[in-house]
Amino acid sequence: MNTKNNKAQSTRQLILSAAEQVFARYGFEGATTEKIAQQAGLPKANVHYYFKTKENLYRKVLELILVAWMEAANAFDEYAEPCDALSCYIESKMQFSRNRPYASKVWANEVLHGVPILDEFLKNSLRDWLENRVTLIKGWIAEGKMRAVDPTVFIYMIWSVTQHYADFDKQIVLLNEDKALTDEEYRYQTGQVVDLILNSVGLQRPVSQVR
Amino acid sequence: MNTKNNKAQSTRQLILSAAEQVFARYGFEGATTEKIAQQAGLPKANVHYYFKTKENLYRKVLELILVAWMEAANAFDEYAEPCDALSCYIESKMQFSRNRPYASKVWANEVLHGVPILDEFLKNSLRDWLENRVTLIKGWIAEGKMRAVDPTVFIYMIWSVTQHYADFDKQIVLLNEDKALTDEEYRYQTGQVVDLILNSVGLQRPVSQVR
DNA sequence: GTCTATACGTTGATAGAC
DNA sequence: GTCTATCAACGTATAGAC
Repeated sequence: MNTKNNKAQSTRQLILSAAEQVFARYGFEGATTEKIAQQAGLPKANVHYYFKTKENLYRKVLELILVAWMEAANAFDEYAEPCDALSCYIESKMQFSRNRPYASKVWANEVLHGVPILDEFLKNSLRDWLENRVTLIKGWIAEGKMRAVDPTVFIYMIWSVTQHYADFDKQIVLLNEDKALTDEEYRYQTGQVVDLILNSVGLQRPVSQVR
Repeated sequence: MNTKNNKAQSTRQLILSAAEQVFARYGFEGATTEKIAQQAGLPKANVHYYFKTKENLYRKVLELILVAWMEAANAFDEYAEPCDALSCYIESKMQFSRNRPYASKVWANEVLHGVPILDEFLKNSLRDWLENRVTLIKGWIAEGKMRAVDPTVFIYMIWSVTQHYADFDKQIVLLNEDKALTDEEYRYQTGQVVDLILNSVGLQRPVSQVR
């Protein structure tokens, strides 16, 4: 029974992973259970066997993405000083965009189309997360540790820039002479993003961390 | 014949406008000619009469969006000094996000799904536009008029933040206690965005323009 | 140019053999 | 649990009356 469960679990995982890619590439409507099955190397009946409906599968994919997104967001709280906390958070988000571009795109798609499925999540976890970080940033500003800016707008800037690297990756490649960014180039651009955002609130990266 | 043409033209326009909304809301695959027709208050056969195929209609919608996008981009060149040019450009992009949220979303969708239709545009107009602005910014840096940053990353930051206000508007509303941003709030956030981006390259808004 | 009716393909989902 | 065959619903596109 254990091995059976493992087999079943790994097939589920295979389908979820295939689904993430296909939903990212074609959107919810454009994705077909056939394409997802093909990507997973299975007949499409199996997809329905494991997840019943396409919408249910989509829901599960979104949930997993949100868990991963929240985990990456924890990087915000690893350091007490704004400079370190922000650097760490931005780098974490940039890594997420690099490692999980499909996840970011599925999420972008969902929001773009009006959050039809997951607004209750946004109304709870994400709203709370934002509220807490806003309070934290207001504290930093009150202590004179960073320039007085609107914390919400500031966080939107961090989100949008970092997610741009996943959601608009095709555009970035096309504007980069049709060449994908190398790891080296991505590290460099990550550094630039950190630098720009820190400076926007009057902070600077400790010299020791620049390279 | 003139009146006939006018009638036909206005019906075309009606369909194009309806299509922009529906493509933004449902994506290319999710949009149906039926929905578009309904939005325009016509039977769906008329949509095919005017545009033959759904893909052809989508192409026309995208082309119009790109024309509008490029027009908004001209704001970059209205002033010679970086501070004025950047303020003007950012405000222009923020206005575009406010006034044409559907346009921005259709574009985001297209890029998200890998630019299946319009990569030749990106390879030409947009690439040229970016290259010229990069050169311009490098000039400003060489003259010591702004901090030395990577111009491409800097422009990506401007694009992503400003477009975030259109593409993620539903998320912004949900995080704003479910209330749409008022004109006043939008003006304020626009000001914050300008302030953050200028500061990121060591510039400051002339006091006279702050309010 | 506008509309109704319809043909034809695709897709989500299930039945049922293995 | 896995696969093939199949159905019902839907969506693009067109034919043809007005």
